[in-house]
Amino acid sequence: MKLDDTDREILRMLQADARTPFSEIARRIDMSSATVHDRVGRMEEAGVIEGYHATVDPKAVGYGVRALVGLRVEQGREEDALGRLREIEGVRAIHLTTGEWDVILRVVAEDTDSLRELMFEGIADMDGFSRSQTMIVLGTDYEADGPPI
Amino acid sequence: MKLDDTDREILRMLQADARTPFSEIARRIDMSSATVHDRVGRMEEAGVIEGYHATVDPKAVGYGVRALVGLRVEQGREEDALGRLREIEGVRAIHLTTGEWDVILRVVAEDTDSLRELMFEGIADMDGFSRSQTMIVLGTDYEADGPPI
DNA sequence: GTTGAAAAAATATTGAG
DNA sequence: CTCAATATTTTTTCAAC
Repeated sequence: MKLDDTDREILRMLQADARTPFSEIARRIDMSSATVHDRVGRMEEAGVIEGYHATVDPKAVGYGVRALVGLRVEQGREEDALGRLREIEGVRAIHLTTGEWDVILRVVAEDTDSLRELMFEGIADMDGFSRSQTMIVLGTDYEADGPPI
Repeated sequence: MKLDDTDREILRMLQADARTPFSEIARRIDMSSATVHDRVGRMEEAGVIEGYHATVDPKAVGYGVRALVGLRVEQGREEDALGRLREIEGVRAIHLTTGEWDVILRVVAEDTDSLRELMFEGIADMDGFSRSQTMIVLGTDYEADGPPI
């Protein structure tokens, strides 16, 4: 789908705040809210807008620790290994990467104890991985909600 | 703020779809929508709900490449170095971590050429960093929208 | 594609238990 | 904290340009 500048402006506003009323968006881009409605619908349809999500503070729901976990996967075990990772609740993202690691996970855990459990009873111990490294996130200096628009 | 199971259910629904009508949430948890409204308001107030965001497909807005970038920061240059990273549009997250790297960035770029530019004219070349490694994301096998609730 | 206006639906507010 | 009822606002639809 081809996006024009108006579409991008709408995306930018909805990315910043998914609850911005169409009427407010319409006012800012000087068009009718029916047009905004129409464009948003088409962008949803086309998959440009993948969804709308509330951002929840992980600490508030009991997850105090974030980490990135680098993994080396043994040859030929990829599918099986990834499938099992996906079943683990604390595993929030599974990226296949170039460089030092085959896979990098983004994980959350309640505390360092439960992270240790996740790693040493959950992941590092799994068949199919030959090496792992846990990089605990001490803090996040900056985090944007999506791509620049 | 202390959350009960009802709050968590509401959070789960809004995390999955921020546009779920309060009336629909109310129906599912068997309460009035005024109650849902009230609880959501309090969770927003308390910062449990940090915001509502449309998830935009990066490819659709021209960002075909994602990468994780590990950086080593020279002693005493932390603040300055991080400040400059924050100014770079393609840098979407800046995590301070334990382990092999002091900082891990999540970056997006239009293509591999522009990623190279970002790295070799933007970041690797910056004062304050002694070492870097770029891990290009070949694919994302799984990605959740927030913490498990 | 866009519009204004009407209809439908949702959210915000109020007052009381 | 929860509710029902009401007021307000937003979303959605649609005939027309």
